[in-house]
Amino acid sequence: MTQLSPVIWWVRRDLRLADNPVLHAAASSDRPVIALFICDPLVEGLGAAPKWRLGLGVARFARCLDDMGSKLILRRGDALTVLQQLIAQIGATAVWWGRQYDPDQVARDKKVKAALRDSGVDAQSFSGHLLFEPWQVQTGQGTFYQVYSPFWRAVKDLDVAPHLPAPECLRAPAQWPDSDSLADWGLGRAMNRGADVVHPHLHIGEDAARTRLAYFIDRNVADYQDQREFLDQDACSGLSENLTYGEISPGALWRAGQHALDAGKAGAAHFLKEIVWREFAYHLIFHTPHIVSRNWRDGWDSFPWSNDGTGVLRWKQGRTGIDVIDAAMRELYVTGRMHNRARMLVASYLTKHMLTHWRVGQDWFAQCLVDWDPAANAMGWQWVAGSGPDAAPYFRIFNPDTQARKFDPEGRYRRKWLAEISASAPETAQAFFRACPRSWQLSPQMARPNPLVDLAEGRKIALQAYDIKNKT
DNA sequence: GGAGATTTAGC
DNA sequence: CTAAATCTC
Repeated sequence: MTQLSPVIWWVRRDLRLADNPVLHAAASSDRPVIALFICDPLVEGLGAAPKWRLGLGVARFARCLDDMGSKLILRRGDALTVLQQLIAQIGATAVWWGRQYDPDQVARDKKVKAALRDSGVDAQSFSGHLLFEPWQVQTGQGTFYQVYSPFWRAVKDLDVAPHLPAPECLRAPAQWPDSDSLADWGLGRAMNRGADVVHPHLHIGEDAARTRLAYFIDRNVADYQDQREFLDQDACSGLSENLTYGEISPGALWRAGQHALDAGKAGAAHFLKEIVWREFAYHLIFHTPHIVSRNWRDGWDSFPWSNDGTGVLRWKQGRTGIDVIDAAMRELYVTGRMHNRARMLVASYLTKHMLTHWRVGQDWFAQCLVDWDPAANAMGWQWVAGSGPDAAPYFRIFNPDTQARKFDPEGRYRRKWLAEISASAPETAQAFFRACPRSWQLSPQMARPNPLVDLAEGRKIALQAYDIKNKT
């Protein structure tokens, strides 16, 4: 019996076996499957923490494929060139992949798909990263949604594709093509001193993601709506890290949330809404790709941002002098993550009180977040800055003190991450000084700086800047 | 074109 | 109480 020609599964941000449409199609085809991960310029261009974390995810996923008698082939270079070389080498006739939606990846994938199809290769993209394809959700007028609530109402009762089981095995090719060594790629190089500190906080891989989801559904989802706002509580799912690399599917979260809701866990309703916020971010990045680089509302182009390099450095270091802001920036550096509400607070402080362009914050998050997601990061920063999607009629400015009183009433979050405010700082807070660049010359014994900006003054300045924008 | 609504607010 | 724009139907 002659063997069918192999399918190349181009693995990207879908490092999972279960509920993966492209893998399911490849496995069901009865053809040999060659899973390929390409370190292309877009991977090379990732920020330090997400690039390092991606490498750890790829390593873990390669072991999963090994365990089922298959392999993950690693190649480096321009994606189309790598694919064409491999196609020629093994006589593949198909290249299939899971779709991505940010402008850089869309542009690359369009070019790859057109070129491969021109040469007679069966090039196909599959869903799997989202619950709903961005072009399938439309307003009554046939346009895309620009406000979250109507988007939510439009999707909340839609059917989500049923779960796809992980294949038990994959047909191997007659001969495995050669592969790079992951270590040679040096994906963790830019992490420097941070890697050892951040590593214990990670949950890498499909099994870890599933375990974490089960824990969240069991322990936290029932009170999610009430508890998620508190900064020191472990009340959130923590699954953004796995979602962004595709180590778990959004469908798995959706079904678990629905099931919990059916079982009477009321907080699950809010969990479903948060999953749809991720969908909404992808809806926006697909329909308005400029959201990653320019003001989403062009009326904001006249906003008088300031350019204070010293202030920005102190924001990055967690030395603004505002405890809750500084604690959050330290949490980011030590864990590679930050509580959702804290993200809003530090973003509001940077863009409003410090009048710094949202892109500066977006770039720093893209360097530091192990759960960095192109759509969520862009939407989040523009939402807080005011230049993004939000129909609210006023210029929203968070007061960090008020917020800390509400959401960290006993100061536990601030003491957990800010060494300089405790006589004997906890290990979590001291870890920052082992992780941060030596060139910053920081120590836990240093005095707290005076606030960079007085809170009332900062608010006034931001409101004046808003007036200037509106008059221009 | 009009009515009704709009994630997390601050003073 | 403020201030009051934009979206969706």
